[in-house]
Amino acid sequence: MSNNPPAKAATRAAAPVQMEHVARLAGVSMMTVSRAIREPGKVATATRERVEAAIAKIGYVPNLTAGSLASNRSHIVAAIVPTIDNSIFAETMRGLTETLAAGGYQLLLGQTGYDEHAEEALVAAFLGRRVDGMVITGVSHSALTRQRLARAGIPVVETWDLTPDPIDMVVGFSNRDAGRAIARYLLEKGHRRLGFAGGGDDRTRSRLAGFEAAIRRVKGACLTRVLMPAGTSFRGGRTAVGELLAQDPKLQAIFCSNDALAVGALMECHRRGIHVPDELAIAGFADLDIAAEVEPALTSVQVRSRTIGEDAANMLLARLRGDTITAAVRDLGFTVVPRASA
Amino acid sequence: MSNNPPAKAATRAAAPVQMEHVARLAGVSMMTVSRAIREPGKVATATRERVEAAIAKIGYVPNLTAGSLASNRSHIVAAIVPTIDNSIFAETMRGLTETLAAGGYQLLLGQTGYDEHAEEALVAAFLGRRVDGMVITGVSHSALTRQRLARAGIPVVETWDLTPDPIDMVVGFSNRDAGRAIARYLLEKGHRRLGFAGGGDDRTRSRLAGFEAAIRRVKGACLTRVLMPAGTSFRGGRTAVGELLAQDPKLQAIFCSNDALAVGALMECHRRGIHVPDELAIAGFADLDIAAEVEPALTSVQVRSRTIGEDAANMLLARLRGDTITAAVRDLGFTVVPRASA
DNA sequence: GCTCAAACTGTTAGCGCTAACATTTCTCCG
DNA sequence: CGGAGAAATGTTAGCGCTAACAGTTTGAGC
Repeated sequence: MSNNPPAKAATRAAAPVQMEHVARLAGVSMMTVSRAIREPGKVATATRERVEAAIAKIGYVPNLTAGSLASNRSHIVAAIVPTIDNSIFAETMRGLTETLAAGGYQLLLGQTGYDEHAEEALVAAFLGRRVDGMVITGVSHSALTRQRLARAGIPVVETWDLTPDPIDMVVGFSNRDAGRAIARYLLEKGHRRLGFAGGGDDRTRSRLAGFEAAIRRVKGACLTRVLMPAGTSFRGGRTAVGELLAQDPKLQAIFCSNDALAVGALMECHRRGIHVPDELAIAGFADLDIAAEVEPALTSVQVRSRTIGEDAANMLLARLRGDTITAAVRDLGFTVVPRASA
Repeated sequence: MSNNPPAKAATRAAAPVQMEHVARLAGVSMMTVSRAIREPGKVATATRERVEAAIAKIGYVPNLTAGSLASNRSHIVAAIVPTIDNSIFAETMRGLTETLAAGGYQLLLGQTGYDEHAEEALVAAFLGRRVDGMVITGVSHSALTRQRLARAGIPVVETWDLTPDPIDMVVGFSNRDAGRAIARYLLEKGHRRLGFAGGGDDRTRSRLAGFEAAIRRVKGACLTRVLMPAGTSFRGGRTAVGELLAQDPKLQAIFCSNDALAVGALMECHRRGIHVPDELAIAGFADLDIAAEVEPALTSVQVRSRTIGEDAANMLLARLRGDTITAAVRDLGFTVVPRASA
């Protein structure tokens, strides 16, 4: 199964092709070539066609780096997410990418792995590239990161949470309210001995805070928690069930801070012969594709993941066009989706 | 749940800070500042400290765009994947990102959505940014894409498949052999009426070709296929079970071209009361996290997803350092992982 | 035909940084 | 202590493109 012939050298590039060559071939100035590429409407049709023919003939690829330097516009927007493993953010990134692309911008994606230092380093690197805008997950960042972003003079959108005091703009929903809502849902179903499983990231903590707050208001209700490293997935859900039941064998319902954990929990119950939802109810968060497809289907909190990305892109684009009408805080809300599991 | 105050203007950037200001403050030339940043070893300790102090004091962030233009090195590598929704590629991207970062390079990620035109556009855009290298999924690309990449004069790594004739380099495994291997596995278990479900992308077709080839060599074995749009996920797996059983009610085993489909298929069987593996065996592909966690655990074909990314990065880095020793074709193989589902 | 504005095209002067080479300042040892 | 070579720093000349403005052509209206 192995086969490793020696490398051939990459075919060397032909002599570099520059705008000047196109200009010469088309019999126009460089400026006209530049315009024909970026603002075709401002060039006479005949001229434009000559330029296009010349470009095609010699295979010219504009050097966007040089263009960025000259125009002070990179046409790049950077996004920072904890991880793309997590389908949670994948939809947001898709909405972001597509909306930005339609506006002529490209996305530069960075992953922090839920590490604040990595986030700091990414912000610095992106600012160095002179990105035109930045999208960042969450509203909790180091002081340095906040300061750098605020001073960069570019539009910044925080996502997946809310704050009255964004660095610049924010689009998301209240994780605290979402936690509260799912607690109320479970309490209304009559459950009193509740469990929580989630990673240690900031948004999970907010959900837990809301979850806990709602439970405290109900007499006789109690909460058992399991916190695990941020970014934990299916396997974490399985171990969480064990730990929660060890702490409270009479547990009636579990809220998992994301659907991957919830699916893991579901599978563990299946393995242990615990019936869901009769013996133990399970609710997830984010309403991923998989939530509706598992058996029993997973009760979850739907958040408008894709819309977060689209709106973030539109807020940025509006700012980049010079509009100032955009609302700085955009609350997209959430919906508890009742299914069979809780 | 809504709350939309008007936007405040982004805090305007202070007067732009350039290298010249740092140089003046530190009492050295710009060149020394440049060196202090990029090659600290080549600057006297005392000087370096003065420069660093000046940088910190005025909050200088080097303009990497200008640096790229001057040095003709962007320190960016671009990667093109069909989608990041799919955890299949997420691990590869993680390996790639981390290995590149260690080598001082940053990753620019593009998604094609399994669309060849999108791929073409991305390649053009990335070449325009003068990326230093490119990683691309699969070995099947439009003639234009191949030509552009070959002419770009940068190292290129194709991934997730093999070919004796890469554009430049390739790291992956034989999808055909993998299809063949899983067919043999199922045949050895005594199954004769086999089904295949998969999306319409190129690598899936290779797996199917291998799967089919192995089946044809066994007397009495037969194959039923369902092809769906590329990128189909859990839900697709569920519908596939229905379609396959409609075509062959006596089906004994199904090979799904990825684990998401297989999990969907598993859930559908659960729903229909079909026992897995006794009544119907199910095998997946890629051995995602979830494969080991579902009940019954999923038999799958493990591919070294993360290693693909790491090796691609290392091949690029070697080339970028000027080494020519790297093998152009790197076969990482695969392993059939037997679990409870088949 | 002439005028004047609109439409188009060209010229000049950098964008902020680094490669390449030039110069100055150490360092070490006979 | 002088001189050669190494180490440190500086100078010059762009990288490839676009903003801003200057010039030229075109054509509508009279």
